[in-house]
Amino acid sequence: MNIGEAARRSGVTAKMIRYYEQSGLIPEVARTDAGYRSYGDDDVHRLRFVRRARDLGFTVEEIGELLALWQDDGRRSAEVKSLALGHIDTLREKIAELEAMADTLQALADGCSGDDRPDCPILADLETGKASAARPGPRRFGVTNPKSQEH
Amino acid sequence: MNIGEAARRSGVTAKMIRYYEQSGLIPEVARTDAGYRSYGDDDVHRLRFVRRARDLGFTVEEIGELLALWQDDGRRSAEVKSLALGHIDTLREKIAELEAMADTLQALADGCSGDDRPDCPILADLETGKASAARPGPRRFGVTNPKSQEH
DNA sequence: CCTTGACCTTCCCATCATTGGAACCCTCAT
DNA sequence: ATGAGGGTTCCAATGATGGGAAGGTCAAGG
Repeated sequence: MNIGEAARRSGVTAKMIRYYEQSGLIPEVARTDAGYRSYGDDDVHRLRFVRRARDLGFTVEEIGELLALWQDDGRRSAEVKSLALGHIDTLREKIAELEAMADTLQALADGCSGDDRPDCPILADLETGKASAARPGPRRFGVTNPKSQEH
Repeated sequence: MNIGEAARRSGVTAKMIRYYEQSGLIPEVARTDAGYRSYGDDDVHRLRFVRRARDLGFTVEEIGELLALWQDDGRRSAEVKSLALGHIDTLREKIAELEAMADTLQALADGCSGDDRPDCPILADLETGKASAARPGPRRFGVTNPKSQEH
């Protein structure tokens, strides 16, 4: 099947399939005479695996490791588990940061009249930065693609 | 004062100050004959405001709005509050997504022996994608800079 | 006066996953 | 043979940030 069909069946856009191939996450597939990529059911299977892992917030790099383990019949489940646990830690850290931010803001908003007057504890806090919130970690956090839900 | 001093006093790196200036978040400041940017206490004050807002997870665009309100004496606190509440919603959505991911993974990891055997419910789930978790939103989420804490 | 080192300037590149578009080629049905 | 709807590659942008190169500037000390 062509890339479009594989995209439809796997829930990974054709664009991303090419990107994953290019970045070495998935192998290059055979081409037709015309140069079209040709996918089989196994490829779609792998793509669904990738998509699911992305939905769970794994980075592409981590997915690479998961794929390798997936295809290694002699794997130790401990390896998979530790990958998962590590990722859970990352997620929980992010959650804690965001919660700290949300809580701080909520407290400030609660103290804000929210009417026509200009006085506002939110701005007052931003001005002084006294109440301290999250001490942010690394820097960014990928959360997957919205489009991929239609199916 | 020069940009380095302003950076030290505000907790915003010189790099980011230039970036904020270039992207229109903060005004261009005066230059010395040599072309050095020259900052006053007010500028540092504004930078601290920006930094604090970033720590709370506001995007640069939102910070622009906050800054405008901050400097508008005739503002209605309702506007500030609604900006904050909107941001809180965004944060809570992100949190919910991440929690869904973490919970799903945790459940899978709990069912994984984590020993030398290859059987692993985590991989099994990724394979089929049956248990469904977060249906991710937009795409990414910025969480601020770690360096900015030293000081 | 000249050197040194710390600072400043601009410009370009990389990150991460993803989307968008341009310019072009291929295939099938009408 | 024409057009719609695939496919292909390549290039650019996103957001916030860091890294670095190449070069100008400043103050202090020999």
